[in-house]
Amino acid sequence: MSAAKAISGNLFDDDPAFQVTGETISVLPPLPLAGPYDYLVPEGLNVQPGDFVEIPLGRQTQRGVVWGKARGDVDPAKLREIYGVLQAPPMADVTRKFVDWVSAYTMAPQGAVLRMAMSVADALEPPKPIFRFTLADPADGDGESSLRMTPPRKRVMAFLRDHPPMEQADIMRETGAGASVIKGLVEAGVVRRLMVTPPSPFEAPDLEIARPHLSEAQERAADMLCAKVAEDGFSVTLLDGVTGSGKTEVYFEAIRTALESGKQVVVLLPEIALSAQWLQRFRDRFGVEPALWHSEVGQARRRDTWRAVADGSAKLVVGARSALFLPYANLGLIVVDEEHEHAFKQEDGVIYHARDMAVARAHLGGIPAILASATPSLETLANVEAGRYERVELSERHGMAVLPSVEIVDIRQDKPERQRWITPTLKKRLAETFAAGEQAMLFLNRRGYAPLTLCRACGHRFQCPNCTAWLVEHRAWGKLQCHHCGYQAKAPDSCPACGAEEKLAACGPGVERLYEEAVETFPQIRIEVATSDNIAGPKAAAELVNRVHNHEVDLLIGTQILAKGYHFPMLTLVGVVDADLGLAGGDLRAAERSYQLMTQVAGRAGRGDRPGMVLLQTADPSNRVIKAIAAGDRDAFNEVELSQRMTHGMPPHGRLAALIISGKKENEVDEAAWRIGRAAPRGDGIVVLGPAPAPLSLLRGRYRRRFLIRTDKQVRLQAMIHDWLSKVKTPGSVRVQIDIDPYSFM
DNA sequence: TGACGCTCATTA
DNA sequence: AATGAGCGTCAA
Repeated sequence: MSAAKAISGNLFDDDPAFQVTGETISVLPPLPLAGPYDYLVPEGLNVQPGDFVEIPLGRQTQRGVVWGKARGDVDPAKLREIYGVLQAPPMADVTRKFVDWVSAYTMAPQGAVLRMAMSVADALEPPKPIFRFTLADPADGDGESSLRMTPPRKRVMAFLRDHPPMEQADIMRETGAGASVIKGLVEAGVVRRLMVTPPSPFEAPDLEIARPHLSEAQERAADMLCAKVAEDGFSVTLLDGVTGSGKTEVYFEAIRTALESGKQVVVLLPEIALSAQWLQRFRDRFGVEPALWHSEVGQARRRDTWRAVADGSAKLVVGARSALFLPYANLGLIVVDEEHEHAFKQEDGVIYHARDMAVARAHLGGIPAILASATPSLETLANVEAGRYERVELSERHGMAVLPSVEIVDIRQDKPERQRWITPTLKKRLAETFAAGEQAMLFLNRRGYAPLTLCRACGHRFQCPNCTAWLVEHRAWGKLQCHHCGYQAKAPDSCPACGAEEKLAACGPGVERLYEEAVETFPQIRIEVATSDNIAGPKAAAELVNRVHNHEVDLLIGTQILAKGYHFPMLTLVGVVDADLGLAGGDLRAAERSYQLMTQVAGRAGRGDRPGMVLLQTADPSNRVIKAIAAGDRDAFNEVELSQRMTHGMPPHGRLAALIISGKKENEVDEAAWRIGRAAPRGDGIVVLGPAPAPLSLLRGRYRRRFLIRTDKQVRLQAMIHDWLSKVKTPGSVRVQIDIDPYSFM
């Protein structure tokens, strides 16, 4: 039985309330339409909810999903007939409910959400048949005798005699014969062409591989997670384990349990592109490649993957946040690794947080979700406290590894030289580390050479023409670049404002500049820089990881891409060059983010049998974030942070939303923002702040104003915003974006 | 006068 | 998202 059949056989049997009678139905196209449109079903066509159909829309042909019964809110004379049903597994009931839920929650049009589930343009084309070739039955005739047997023909025939039916490309490769040789044999009738249905490109995971050796704590955690999966209902479990405690191996066991019952599993990872090590561990455990889903996956592969997910043959999907919206045939478990990561927040188009949507998806599907992190988000911890999520803890590092010791370096006491950023203490530790034949990492979350360039003659600062931001010097390419819109300009020799030459000064450090300093300080040391500029894809990341693993690098300098879950046994020293960076800015989550980032970076140290050390360079040693990291006291940090948020009614105690009003003409944006502000709702438990110029008031050439809406938990936030905005008419040139649960305050 | 660019409404 | 109508501008 094909997987597609399995779906249509059981999916709608439990939905007797809805019957399509061949009259009218509603269809949702993957366009930013508020809801589905009604269509007529032509006589004799059988259409089920979830079917992919082709429909006329305006003067174009569109594809959409049968959403349900007709809405009946349109003049029957306008109704048009659907063209037909596409040959693809229908979209599961849960997936459609999920699209509806996400649309209601994020306030994005239903069709815009559906678009994420139909993101592959040609996945709905009927699968291209593939052909294989085999020897014709000799009884069919005596073609062979009249055929002129050339050497290539002989080779092909001999090859086919010894092998099962083969594809043309394989035959050509194995025999060296050209396509025309095979074609000639087919025409002569001695070789037959067979049409076969393409096999799924994804192998079934190997469940016979023995469970790897787990520590006692890991065993206990794994058993608990497996029990949750076996229970087979909605649940959310936080897998809360310190860096290096082996969380991955633990949730692999839960995945195995889900696979055993024939269900599909999706693992969401931030920045999948950089997780070559993770994939290797995965391969070791399950013996196959998972279906990967992220922006770098090519067109053909995307198509195959989408179909394999939809027909249920791809059992294991590993991807970035968008993988959550694939049309799973039979999803049984969702794992969100590094659940605290802000990369799970999609910031444009449909604005959503993949971790939260994952929990909603699990709820709708009645399946378990696992959230894993060494530094769980406050939201998740609050859900644990409230009893909504369960928690499984791993408080020890796996094997011999112990958590690194953390030391604070006060840069006001322990001053680096002028225009230098490495303090004498850090320098000394680095030298000791290299002398011991160990590796070190310097963390500085700033790309480029210097974050600001100014003219010492006139004070001119280089600003982005499209954004309210300084241009960052990238000396490696001789360019100034805006990190918000990508604007680039050639680095000038003289000041464009006053014409002074050789007066341009780099202010502050970026990783390039830190590299320069490190090379001068340790000329004999092999140093490598890792930022998103030079580690672009999975390949580059894998190569770098290999070089570090093989100890071809002594010192690694980089930005937050180093905070990911890499495992370098010989890395024993981590220097956080500017621990204060990211603490300023007044952002709701600045402290939390800094705490998480630094804890993760610190977690890179001492993962083997050698103890690790972390140095935090700061100008503010009494800061509570710095102190909490130094003390390794996560509970204390969270307690302070939670109580602060409580007193301000901030999440997770209250709810937050943002409106971003943007447009190309500043006066239009101001006018629209003012009108929206006038209509702002008032009431118990509702606070509306704004309109304020967004911190980046000019971004990508658009002027921006923002409102921040803070409400009590019980306020129906979406309904309130909907009412509010429906009262105000804004011109089409001004865009109003709604960000429920905002993370970025730019 | 037609070509072009822009905004805005419509698509069932 | 794609399309077309409506409107204003501009150079010939």
